Amino acid sequence: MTAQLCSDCAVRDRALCASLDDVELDALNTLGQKRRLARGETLQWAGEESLVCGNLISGVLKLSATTPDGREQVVGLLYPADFVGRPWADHADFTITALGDVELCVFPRGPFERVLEDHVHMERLLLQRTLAALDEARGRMLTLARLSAREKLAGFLLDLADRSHGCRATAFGPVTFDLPLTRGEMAEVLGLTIETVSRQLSKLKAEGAINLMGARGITIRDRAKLEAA
Amino acid sequence: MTAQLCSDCAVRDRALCASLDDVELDALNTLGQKRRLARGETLQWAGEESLVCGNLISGVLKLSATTPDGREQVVGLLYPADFVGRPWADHADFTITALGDVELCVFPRGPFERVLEDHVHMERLLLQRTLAALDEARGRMLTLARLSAREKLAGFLLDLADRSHGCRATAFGPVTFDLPLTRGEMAEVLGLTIETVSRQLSKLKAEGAINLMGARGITIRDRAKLEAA
DNA sequence: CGAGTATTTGAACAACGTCAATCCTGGTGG
DNA sequence: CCACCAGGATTGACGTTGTTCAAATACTCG
Repeated sequence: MTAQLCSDCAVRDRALCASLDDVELDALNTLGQKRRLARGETLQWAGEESLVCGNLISGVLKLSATTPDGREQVVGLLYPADFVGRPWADHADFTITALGDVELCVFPRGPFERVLEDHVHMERLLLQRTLAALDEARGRMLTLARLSAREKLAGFLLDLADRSHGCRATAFGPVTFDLPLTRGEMAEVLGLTIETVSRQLSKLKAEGAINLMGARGITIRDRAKLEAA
Repeated sequence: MTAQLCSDCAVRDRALCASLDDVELDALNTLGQKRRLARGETLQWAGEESLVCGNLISGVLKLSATTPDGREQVVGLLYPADFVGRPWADHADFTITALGDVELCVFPRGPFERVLEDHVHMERLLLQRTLAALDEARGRMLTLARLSAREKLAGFLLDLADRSHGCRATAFGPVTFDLPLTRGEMAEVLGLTIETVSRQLSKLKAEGAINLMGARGITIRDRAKLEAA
């Protein structure tokens, strides 16, 4: 397998590595390894030894927690350029699974920690991202605990719409894009069941707020109505 | 007001400052300021400009988020030696309120950020704490979204019991301590209502798992039964 | 002792989950 | 090209949990 060059990396200037110059990057390059996961494959199981850290290059990963009796909750979604892994913890608290096909760049955890320690700028970037992730997680606690199913779904759809590069006819007109998650996965993210997600989507469609095309396609028809919820 | 000496600080070696030697500490000393909050006072409102960072010295703080229409969720509790504030964000996302009387040591945010940047060891400590806080927040997402009221309460009580220095007759016997929160505050933390919290406590008492004495006193009578839930 | 607040308890209700049946839809192979 | 198949999605009926509204009771601090 040919070594990949960081300089060609799709997320070179958005991932943590943006804090490194080309020379430093070369050093990392020898440590890192490209890794691909197919839809549904898991990079790491909760409870397992935490072996790797890295950057997500393409695709979406979910981070999930489970109760002893099998109830599951997605506690985070990772998008391209996001940092993956948990430095300084020898056991992982969460399971990391690919939602679609995924490409990432991984480093053995120990050596990666040493790189962090040697590169203050990179460590600071990670701190800032972690603080932001913490804010986001806390915001999601409000969502999970206090919003109604309808509110959760409306907010989630708006979030996806903003993140997607869906096509739209006019600046404020309808946006169309593909959901990167199944109904079941949306349920896991929002703390609901498949049926509730499906019902709420149907209701939003009936009210004209959205349009559904096939299992994955969606159009935000009336953004204001979603925002109201 | 007499300047306080860090060397006398109750959390000198557990807070972030543990990473500093006495000389560095002197420098911080001139920046920092003791601050007291009475029960219910708030240090910072969500949306407000984020002015201070600091360390909690004594008491408990709650971090909470609210919906536009006033529903509230506690997204974090801070205990002595915990770090308070959000460096590198000019607006606070969460409201910080004292649950009991509180003592903390605060620094203006800007200068504090500079101290962080100049003290790699301290910055690393903050990163490690932030990563841990993120794990905890994510764990609480599972609790909020998937556990029943009974499970939430049982878990919360065990948590408090472990944290409290309550007195116990024998090593594995019953522990008695005072709840640092009202029923209403527990409800805010667990994503429930006051009534549900009260009902579940009554039920646990009826089952002999706990004992309630007055509004605040509690005894963990049957730890195993709580852990089972 | 007494006012004000926190807590407990009850009854009716709504939202969401569960169980079960049916419907799509996209992919496969004849 | 079309029929079929499997997994995901939808819909319906019903049960449960937790909320809401309301009232009574217990604490705590003057």
